[in-house]
Amino acid sequence: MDIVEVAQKAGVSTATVSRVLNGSNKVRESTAARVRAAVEELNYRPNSYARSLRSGRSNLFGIIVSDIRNPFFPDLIEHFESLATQHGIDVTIANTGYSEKRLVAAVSRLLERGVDGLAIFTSEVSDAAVSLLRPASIPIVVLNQPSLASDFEIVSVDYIQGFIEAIEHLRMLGHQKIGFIAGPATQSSAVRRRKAFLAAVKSCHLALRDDWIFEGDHRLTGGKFAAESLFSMRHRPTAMVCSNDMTAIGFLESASRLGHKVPEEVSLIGFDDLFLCEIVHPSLTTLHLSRKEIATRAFYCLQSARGECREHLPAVISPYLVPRASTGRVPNTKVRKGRM
Amino acid sequence: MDIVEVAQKAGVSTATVSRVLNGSNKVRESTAARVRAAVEELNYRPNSYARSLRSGRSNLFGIIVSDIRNPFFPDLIEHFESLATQHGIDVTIANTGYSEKRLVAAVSRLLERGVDGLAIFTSEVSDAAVSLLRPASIPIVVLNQPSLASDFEIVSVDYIQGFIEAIEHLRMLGHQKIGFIAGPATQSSAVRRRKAFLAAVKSCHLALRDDWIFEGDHRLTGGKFAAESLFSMRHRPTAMVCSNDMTAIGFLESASRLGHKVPEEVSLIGFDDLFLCEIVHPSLTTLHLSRKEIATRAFYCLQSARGECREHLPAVISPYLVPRASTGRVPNTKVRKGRM
DNA sequence: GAACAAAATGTAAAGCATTACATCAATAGC
DNA sequence: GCTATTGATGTAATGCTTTACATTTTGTTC
Repeated sequence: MDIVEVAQKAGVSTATVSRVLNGSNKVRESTAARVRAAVEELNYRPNSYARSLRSGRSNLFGIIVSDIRNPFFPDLIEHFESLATQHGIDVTIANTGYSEKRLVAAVSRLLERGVDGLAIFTSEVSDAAVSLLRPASIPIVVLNQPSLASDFEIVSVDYIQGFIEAIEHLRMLGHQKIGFIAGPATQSSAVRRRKAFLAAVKSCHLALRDDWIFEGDHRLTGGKFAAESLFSMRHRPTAMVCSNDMTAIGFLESASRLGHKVPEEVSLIGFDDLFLCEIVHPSLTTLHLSRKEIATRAFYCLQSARGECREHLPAVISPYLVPRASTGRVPNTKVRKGRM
Repeated sequence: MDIVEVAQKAGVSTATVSRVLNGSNKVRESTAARVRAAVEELNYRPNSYARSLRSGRSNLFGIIVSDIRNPFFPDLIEHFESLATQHGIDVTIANTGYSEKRLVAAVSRLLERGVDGLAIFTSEVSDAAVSLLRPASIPIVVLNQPSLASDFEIVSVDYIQGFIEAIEHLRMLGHQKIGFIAGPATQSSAVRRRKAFLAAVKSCHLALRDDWIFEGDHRLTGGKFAAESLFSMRHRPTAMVCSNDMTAIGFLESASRLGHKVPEEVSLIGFDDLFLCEIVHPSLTTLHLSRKEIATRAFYCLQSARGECREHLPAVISPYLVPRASTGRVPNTKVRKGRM
């Protein structure tokens, strides 16, 4: 059941069949109809390997993520896959588990597989990976690695802008003492968020004590530990901003276990806006980072680069604040009243 | 930079290069070393399309899921992908969003792409999909569709056993009046769970009132509505079993909003054991359904079928109870005491 | 060292669709 | 009615690797 059979059945040459199947306009409608009928009747499906071998195109995109269990990524994947499907493109996926070794392996595998485009959504792209990627002749888009802008397409998040919004929101509620729970220093996306927070603080002319910055791990645990430390301090911030939602949720849990109330005693803001934010108590005020937007920009970067219309638009995504129940007016403790 | 160049550089024929690359043992070690050196030096990567075209193998598995945003599926995907990677196989993914139209489209796309194996983890496999799948000459594994056992490999979950464990657990705590929140009747996996619950109730010789079965949707909303109905009833069950965790979490949220306490007033059991169970308050007692086990069985089904050693082992996964804080001793209300 | 078996390597066909180029038919212009 | 031009279709080369089969080399045995 190859193209030859179809051609015979339709009484045309294989070239014509191919043209019909690939939508070339250089074929008479009556002939095309005959070919389509033959295709239908024989239930012919072109061999995708032969097709790719000859045409040099696979219609397959690769997508690499740090951690598919982190609800952020399934969202990203879903939008990307859905868009790809609409354009007749399949998606193959690789998960690195934050391991740079696995990243390199994934890149190498996907390039060898011959994907037509590659989207890399990991917190870090190591040099080893870059040197594998650079010579590749396919479009590549990378999330949040501005330093690679000269080599690849970049989609990035304006963290500073996001944190500024968070800080303004807290200020409106009267907060002046704002702390931060960072992510792991080993993860470059976390480092980037931390720096952005500091920059935002600066641009808001806010005082920030060093001991109001807590080290977390972007998981529940980090938030839990931070809460324990915080509530054992004498001079506490009245509001905490977190590097991501998981951290904030861990904080929330620990706080409630320790008998402290959010937002009555301390306001809390997360980052990402996972669906979890609406499930937890109190629901979590957070910075919404649109996965749909990221996926869309990334996808079209690849598509347009494939279409050879390489425009180097820097794609910047702006997070925005979603106020929920975990932020409230600054607590007017007796002590402070007395001092005022 | 094709195989011919490598062959020339190594002073051998392309056949030998191919043999070295594919791990045939019929080649002298010294020759193999020379070939490997040439490959290294030229940084040669075999063209995967030519390879697949000729060998008829793609080393690509397809995986279809109902809803990648449901945390159950990323877990499944992660394990499957990790296993596949270990075996040098790539994975391409399709998400149906519970739509049978999209399922058919996905099956058709993946078959056309030429995957070497296909794992279908959707709540339902429609007839249209089956008729597409049946003539396919690749191994196919399907989750929880026992009726398709004659056509495909099946991995299934012993829901009845799971619910029996849940009921026994509740009985140990003194519960006799146990209700159920079902999933959507349109989703065959939900229907299966509901039937299994009824069977478990029967096998435990438990009385079950019709109005203790609530209709849900496998999302938060369903649980919320169920909670509202439940707490407005005069004769309530003292414990609720849910068709999945999301439902239970919705229930929890609504209950707490209405000022009712879990497990003091009503005990609650979920199903699946998503990581959310540990985040919510109170933490959710649930039936653990091992994604790792499902993924592993499914993967090896495909692998062994590829290796032509088709043994038709029915793979059955047993969920097991994970007791947490949402279940407790039956409330001894005054009314009941008086009546005793 | 001859004869034979086994191992290593080479030759060339096959796998299937795409596409540059060639050819043929039809329409248009004069 | 004849050439020029456009449109439709056919011919055959091409992409790159795998592998059945053929051939050569190596090793063993007597």
